Amino acid sequence: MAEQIQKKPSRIQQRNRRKILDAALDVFSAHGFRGATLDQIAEQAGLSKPNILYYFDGKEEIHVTVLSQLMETWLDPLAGLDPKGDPLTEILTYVQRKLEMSRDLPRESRLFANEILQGAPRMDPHLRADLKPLFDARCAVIQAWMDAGKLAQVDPRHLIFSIWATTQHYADFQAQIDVLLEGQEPTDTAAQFLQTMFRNLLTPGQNSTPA
Amino acid sequence: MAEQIQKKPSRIQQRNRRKILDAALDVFSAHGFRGATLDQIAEQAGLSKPNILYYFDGKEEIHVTVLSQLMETWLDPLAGLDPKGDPLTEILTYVQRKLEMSRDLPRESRLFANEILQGAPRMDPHLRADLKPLFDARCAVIQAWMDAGKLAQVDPRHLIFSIWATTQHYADFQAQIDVLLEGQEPTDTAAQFLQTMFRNLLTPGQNSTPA
DNA sequence: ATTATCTATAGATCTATAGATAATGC
DNA sequence: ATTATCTATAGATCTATAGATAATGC
Repeated sequence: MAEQIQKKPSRIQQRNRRKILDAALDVFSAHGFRGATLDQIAEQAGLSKPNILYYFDGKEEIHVTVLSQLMETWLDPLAGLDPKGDPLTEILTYVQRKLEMSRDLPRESRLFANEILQGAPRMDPHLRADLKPLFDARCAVIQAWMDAGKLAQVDPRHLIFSIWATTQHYADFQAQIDVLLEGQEPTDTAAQFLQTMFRNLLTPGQNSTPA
Repeated sequence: MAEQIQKKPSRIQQRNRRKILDAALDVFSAHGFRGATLDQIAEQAGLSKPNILYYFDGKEEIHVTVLSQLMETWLDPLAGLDPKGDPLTEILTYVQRKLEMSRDLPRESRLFANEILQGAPRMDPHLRADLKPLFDARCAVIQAWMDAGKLAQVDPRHLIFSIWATTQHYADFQAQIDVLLEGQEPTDTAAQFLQTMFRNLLTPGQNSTPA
């Protein structure tokens, strides 16, 4: 019923919306939805609070917008897994990309973790619409690889979960890792460790799965 | 300076404090510190809001109390790792225990994840005082096992991180997993998958670490 | 007497809006 | 004329306290 008129956004419009969304990513990822305040976002964005509500209808809309933008970025590496590539290489490359995303986009990782941890109240539809189909398709690809004897037989679903878990852990639990690795050589062995683990797991003929 | 008098707690005192802390675990783990309200905790505990503040000095104190209690529970499995046991069995048992904790104590897992995700503002001292020494000790034990040729050589620190990550993932990201496994057979293969992965990784002579 | 609980409300914090003013684009 | 920004503040939500009342333990 209201003003549904879509005008082409001005340059200022675009720039300020971007500034707000970037500030929101900062604040939401650090404090969660409820923990974040418009004041913090406004200060981070360098705009006044009412001005922020000139560009977005409210806190909720800002959060939803940040989350949907995140979804694309987040699915990208899994979508990039090539069914025609060499199976082991494809998966190890995927692991590597996910680990790099943890390093380069920790805010995004934490924002995602926050949302899922709270039960995915706002992201649930996105998960069903976007993630679920991709997940099923990729599971099928991996299963086909295993059936063709090109990868050791494991449950593809838990394989993907374990890749997500291990790589995202470095961003999501950074505060803990910082404490535990404090004063130690600034090792970059996470990548090496994960490559070894998943290579060992997936190299054909390795899994003498008992019982 | 104030009333530091410690009286022995009455039965009602004990019971109500327990009810409050249990309710707080529910609410804090589901919504985070800021997202939780005293109203929710009061309702969940079946007590009035002012009554809750009769037993605890404030929201902050409730949260801190819940977190410190959690710490003991949380460290227990790692503390239980026996330096004199069979290395591979010890670690695989540890993995199994951690996975069972994810199933049986998902609230605790999420409360912990929430706190670390926000940068561990209240837990940082506990991490340094309790977790860090235990972590270092266990890393040394595992390293000794590897040096004795009883386990394949990997970085013990990342081994522990990956065990935490993979097992806790099933509690912390349950909302996502529920969506992705919806309609599928209610598999209990997570345990089997993790056992296979870590057995393959750690069985001596397996790791042909390149480069 | 002491411990526990209730009603009522103060005071702080936060989201959001109203309405006026300044800046920008034809 | 339209778009963008500012000041001031309404209204909702939350934490916490004051002060009275009820329940419990000697």
